[in-house]
Amino acid sequence: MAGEVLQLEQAREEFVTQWGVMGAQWGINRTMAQIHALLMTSPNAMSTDEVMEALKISRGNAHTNLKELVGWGLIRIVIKKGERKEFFEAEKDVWEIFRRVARERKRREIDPALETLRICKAATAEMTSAEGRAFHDQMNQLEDFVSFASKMGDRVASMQHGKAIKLAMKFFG
Amino acid sequence: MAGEVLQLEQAREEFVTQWGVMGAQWGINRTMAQIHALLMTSPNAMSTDEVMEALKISRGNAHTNLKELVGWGLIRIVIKKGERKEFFEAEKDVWEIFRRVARERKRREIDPALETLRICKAATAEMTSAEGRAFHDQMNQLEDFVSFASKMGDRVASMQHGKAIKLAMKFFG
DNA sequence: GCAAACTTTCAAAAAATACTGAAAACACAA
DNA sequence: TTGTGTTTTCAGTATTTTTTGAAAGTTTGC
Repeated sequence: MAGEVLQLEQAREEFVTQWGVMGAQWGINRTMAQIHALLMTSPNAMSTDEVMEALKISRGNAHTNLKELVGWGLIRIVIKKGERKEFFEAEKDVWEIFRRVARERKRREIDPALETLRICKAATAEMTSAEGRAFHDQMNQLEDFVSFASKMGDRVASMQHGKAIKLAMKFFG
Repeated sequence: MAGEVLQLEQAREEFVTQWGVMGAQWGINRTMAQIHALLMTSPNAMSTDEVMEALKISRGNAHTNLKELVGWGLIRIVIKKGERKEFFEAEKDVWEIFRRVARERKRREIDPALETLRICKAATAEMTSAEGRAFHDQMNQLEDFVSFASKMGDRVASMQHGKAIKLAMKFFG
C-alpha cells in the first residue's frame, strides 16, 4: 500500500475539481462547490486556513463561500475545545444534501418565478382579444405547472430517506 | 378595451424580463431565456430581425441564442412560403418544455458527473486505509443517488402528459 | 486596559462571460 | 456569373462575476 495516500489525494482532487465544474453549470459559484466537495470528503472538520491552503484561495474568498454554504445548510460550524477558531464540517448524507439544496433553490428561484407568473396572469385576466387570452392562458399553464412542481418538491423534501426509497420502488415497480 | 394592446405589451415585457432573470440564476444565459420567453408568448413565428428589434440586441447575439435554443429543442425553425428567411417558433406545451429541458440537462450535466463519480470510485476501490474506504464509500453513495435520480428523470421525461398527471395524483392521494 | 487570535468587510484587480458589428460565407434567382 | 438577401463567424469590447488582500472589527485571555 505504498502510494495509497497519494492516490487518494489525487482522487479527491479530481472530485473537488469536477464538483466545481458541475456547480458552475448549475449556477453555483465554482469555489463554493469546491469547498463543499472538499468538506464532504474530509475525514474531519477544517478551519478557514486549511481550506485556503487546500484550494489555494484567499481568505476573503474562503470566508465568503464558507458562510454561504452555512447559509445553504450544507455545512455547519464546529467549535473545538481549546481552539479559538471555527471549524467547518459538511453534511454527508446525500438525501439530506438533496433536501437542503431543493429547499433553498425553491425559496430563491421557484417562489419568485411564481410571483411573476401570477402578476402577468392577473394583468391580463380580463382581456378579450385573442392575443390577450392566449397570453393569459400561457401564463396560466406555466403557473399551474410550476406550482405543481413546487408542491411536489416540498413533499419529496419533507420525506425521510426510507420513505422516499419506498415510494421510488413503488414508482419503478 | 382601449389600452388592452398596451397593457398586454407591458405584461409580456415583464414576463420576458423576469424569465431572463430566472434563466440566469439557473445557469442559462439571460438573452437565451428572454428569447425563449418572447417566442413562447408570440402568436406567430418570428424572424431573427424581429427578435433583434423586440429585445434590442445585435444580430450575432440573436443568431447565437436562437441556434442554441434550437439545439435544446425548445424552439424550431419554420420556413414560410415565399419568404427566404427563417422564422422561429417555440414549443408552448409546458410538459413538453419540461421534458426537453430535463433531457438536455441530464445529457450535459448529470451524465458527466456520474462519469467523474465512477472514476473516483474506481480509483479508490481497493484501498484499505480508513480514509480511503470512507472516501470510496462517499463516492458510492453519491453515485447511487445521482444515477437513481437520473433514471427517475428518464422515466418521468418519457411519460405522456396524462400519465404523469395520474401518477402525481397517486403521489398526493 | 492591552494584545493576540481570529472573523468580517470591501475597494480594487482579475477573470469569465456575453454582446456587438462588420466581414465572410452561403444560397438562390435572374 | 453576378447580385441580393440571408446566415454564420469572430475579433474586439463591454459587462458581470469572482477573487484578492489588506484594513477594520470582534472576541478572548491576561
